[in-house]
Amino acid sequence: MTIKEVSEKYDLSADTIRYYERIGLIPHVPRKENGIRDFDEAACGWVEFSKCMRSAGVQVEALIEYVDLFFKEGTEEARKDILVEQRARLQEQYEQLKATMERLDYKIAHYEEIMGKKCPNLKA
Amino acid sequence: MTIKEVSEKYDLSADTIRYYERIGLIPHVPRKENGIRDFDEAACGWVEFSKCMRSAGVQVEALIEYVDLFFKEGTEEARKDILVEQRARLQEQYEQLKATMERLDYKIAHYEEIMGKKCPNLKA
DNA sequence: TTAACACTTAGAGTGTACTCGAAGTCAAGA
DNA sequence: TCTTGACTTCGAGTACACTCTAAGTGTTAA
Repeated sequence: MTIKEVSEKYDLSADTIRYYERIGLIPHVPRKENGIRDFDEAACGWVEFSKCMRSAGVQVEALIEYVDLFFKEGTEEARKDILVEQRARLQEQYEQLKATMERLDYKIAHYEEIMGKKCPNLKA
Repeated sequence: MTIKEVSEKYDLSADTIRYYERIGLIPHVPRKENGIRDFDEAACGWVEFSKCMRSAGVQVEALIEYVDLFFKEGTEEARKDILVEQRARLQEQYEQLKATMERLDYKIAHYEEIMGKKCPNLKA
């Protein structure tokens, strides 16, 4: 698969994918003889994984570290630790998000109430 | 209240609070005769609100717009629209977060499993 | 065979949200 | 009185994560 196809498949710009490879957020992508990237299943998997993690807010730095460890033996525990730490971060974000959404709901309900009073004919 | 007290109360740097006021993310804070900020209850409320929204990921731009409208009459609907849009954004983040957390859980469980096999004596 | 277009690298530029530095004012304690 | 330290403004600097540009190569369709 070309970078363009991968870019469309996962809705990530080709620039971003190249950037991810350059900084080590995804491992080196195989090339054709002419040097053009030719994504195999593994490479696609990494793109998909990085997209999922990044769109939830996992830091680039943590992913680079994880990918780096992934190709070294005996690093299972260190890899797990990274995942556990990131999971805890997401949990915090989750709580914060839930609380803020509730607060927004409350405020929205308030606006709906006062608008209902001011424009009772909107419903007529 | 001084900016330092407010900063400690809400765990936001004084720099950030001044920045928020400067860009209009919180309304103008009352001053003493010597020009020093003297936060009243309303000002504290705005700080708390902005902290809550920002830490959930609500954009600075949207909050500035909201605060701006807040002091103009007849903008209730526009204000509500901002809140509704931001609420939808948070909902999306929420879904993404949930999915990624589940994925991390799965990966973490996998590491725990292989580590259990490799080091069965850890439990002994 | 030549134009159009996708690809390559390396490095510079951008947007968002702070964060810091400089220069100055003011109040309280040694 | 002098120093310490918190405050002020305003503009510059930083961190993070892209995003774009330049210069060049390779492939395909007219």
